[in-house]
Amino acid sequence: MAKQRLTSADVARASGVSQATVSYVLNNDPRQSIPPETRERVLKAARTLGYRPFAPARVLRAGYSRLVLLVAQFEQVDPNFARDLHYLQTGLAGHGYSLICHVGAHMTAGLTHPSVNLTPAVVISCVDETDPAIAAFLRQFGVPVLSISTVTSGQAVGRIQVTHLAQHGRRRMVFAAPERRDVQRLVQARLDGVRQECSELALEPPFVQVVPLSRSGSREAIAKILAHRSLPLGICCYNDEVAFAVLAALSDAGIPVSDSVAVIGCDDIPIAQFSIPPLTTIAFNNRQFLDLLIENVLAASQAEPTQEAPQIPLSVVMRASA
Amino acid sequence: MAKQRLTSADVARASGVSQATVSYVLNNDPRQSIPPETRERVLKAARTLGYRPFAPARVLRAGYSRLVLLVAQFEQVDPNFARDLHYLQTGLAGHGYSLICHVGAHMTAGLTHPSVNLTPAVVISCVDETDPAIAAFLRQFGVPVLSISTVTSGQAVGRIQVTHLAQHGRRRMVFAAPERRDVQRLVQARLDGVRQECSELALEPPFVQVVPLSRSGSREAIAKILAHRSLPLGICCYNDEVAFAVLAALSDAGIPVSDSVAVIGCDDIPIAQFSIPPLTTIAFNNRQFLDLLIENVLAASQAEPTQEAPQIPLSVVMRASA
DNA sequence: CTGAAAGCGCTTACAG
DNA sequence: CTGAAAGCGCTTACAG
Repeated sequence: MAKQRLTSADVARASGVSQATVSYVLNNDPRQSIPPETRERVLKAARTLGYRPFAPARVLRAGYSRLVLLVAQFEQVDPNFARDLHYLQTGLAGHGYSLICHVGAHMTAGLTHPSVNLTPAVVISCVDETDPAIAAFLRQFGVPVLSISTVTSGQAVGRIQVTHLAQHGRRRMVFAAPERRDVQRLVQARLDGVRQECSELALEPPFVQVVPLSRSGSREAIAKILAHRSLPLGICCYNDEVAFAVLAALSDAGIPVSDSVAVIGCDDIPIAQFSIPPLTTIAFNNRQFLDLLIENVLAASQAEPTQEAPQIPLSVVMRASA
Repeated sequence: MAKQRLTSADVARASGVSQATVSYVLNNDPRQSIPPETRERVLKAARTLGYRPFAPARVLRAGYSRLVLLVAQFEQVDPNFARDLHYLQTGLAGHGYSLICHVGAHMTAGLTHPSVNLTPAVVISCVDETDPAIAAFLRQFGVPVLSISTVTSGQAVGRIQVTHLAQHGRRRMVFAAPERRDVQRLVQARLDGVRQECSELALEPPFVQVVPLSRSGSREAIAKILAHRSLPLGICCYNDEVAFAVLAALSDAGIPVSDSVAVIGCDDIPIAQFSIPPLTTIAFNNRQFLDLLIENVLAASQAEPTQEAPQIPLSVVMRASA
């Protein structure tokens, strides 16, 4: 015989009251006034038996859950992301909502869709919804989807990188792109931002170069850049990882950073300060953005589809590389 | 009036069959033989209406869900972690299970416990269960908890670091610990491993130094190390981040790495190859470990508490720093 | 091959 | 203040 689930009826029996009373006590229903003695008895019985309400039954009864599912690609997950996730989760938990995370938006044939096992109230999407497979995956939940638009903030990043480099005297720009395929939409957005700002500042269009995350690949990439653009240069890197690759290759080539070539990254990962020289980069100031997102989640779960998520404030973290 | 949920009864009505038939068709029940014509009619109606089964009702009926919740601290989340998460998730989805992730094991008073909103079949714990608050948090789910023992593999890491450094001629060891409080249990495990191996190889006990993740802090840390131990040295770093800090400080101090001081990290993060010099480090070979974990999840969700998770295989990634 | 009915565990009008 | 009863949406014996 399989294990028998402990129900509120068991608690009722053990404490000599009805199931309704158990529910009132356990949920602290403010519309009922239960005598302290009865309340104590119920609480004690529940504790003794080790009773836990069965969430699905509760959700079925209520007709909705306070479950928020955040969907991300595993490539997006890094320490900054984790910190934000934790912040969101804490904020939502204060409103009774549980935030959980699904990593990996692609569904290969034969794999069970998460909606079989859970029904969130809202889905937060961090993924590329222009991909039809991903869009279908999100639609499958049948609940409101809140998109974190990485595109507009991506453009802003590119613009700020150029602005900073131009303010420090650079006139020729390079965009160092990652090799990774999975983030090409975001790469495109950042590059668009770089292009726009170059155009506004009347600089020549940026030279675009993919910089592989390998020692030899990054060296070749730098060689190509130098073959096409003369020094001094400003290099806008897709992110701090790419910037590390660029700095290493410049070091190998004996090119002084900041004098001949200024390098700026994006993300401000913890070890950005330990590159040689220390990396100037872009930081995301996510707090206020996340607070708004929380409000949007509450609104979306209770009623109408929501307004677009607001912009993420950015700032330059200036160190030595640019 | 709130939105009305679409039920299987609606589909039954639309296709002129009973609710039971709808369920048989949608779940592909092998014990029923539905005429293709009826099947088509039901499928079409479901599609037209946009029907999705309500997961909580299904779970309530079944008595269990195929939901696996992985609990982690946000400090543990990095790209490697994400990759493993994605691998696990894909593997479990093949068995009908959904893997979701809860980031942040601490529950401050007043925050809703996730079990209010969902009932997993199994919890995978990546967190420190010796912390009573965390243990209580996990127990609250009332389902089997699978622990990923980071402790034993932590010791193995420390041992391998020392072994490698000793093989390359180092006799004096330093353990570079992180400042972070949240990972002290794992730090202790790695340090234990370093101590054990030093003792077995008849080396003097390691000198332990905290290396803060700041430029000046790491410089001071290196100064302290040099004040207590003479060159040449081998430095076992808690992880690659700490190793970056150590390398930067050694560079600042003008001490040649690998000659005077050998440095070894742990994790093999993507940019480890871009440090100057490239970082020798420890890689986790998680595939086979994760496959076993999947089997354990299936076993735990169906029946008995399980055996301890197996060891994670390790390997040295040799570059230039040690 | 198909349908009427029971029941999973919970909460909440409703009647006392 | 307390309890009996209905019903959330689903699946699955069971009867036809």
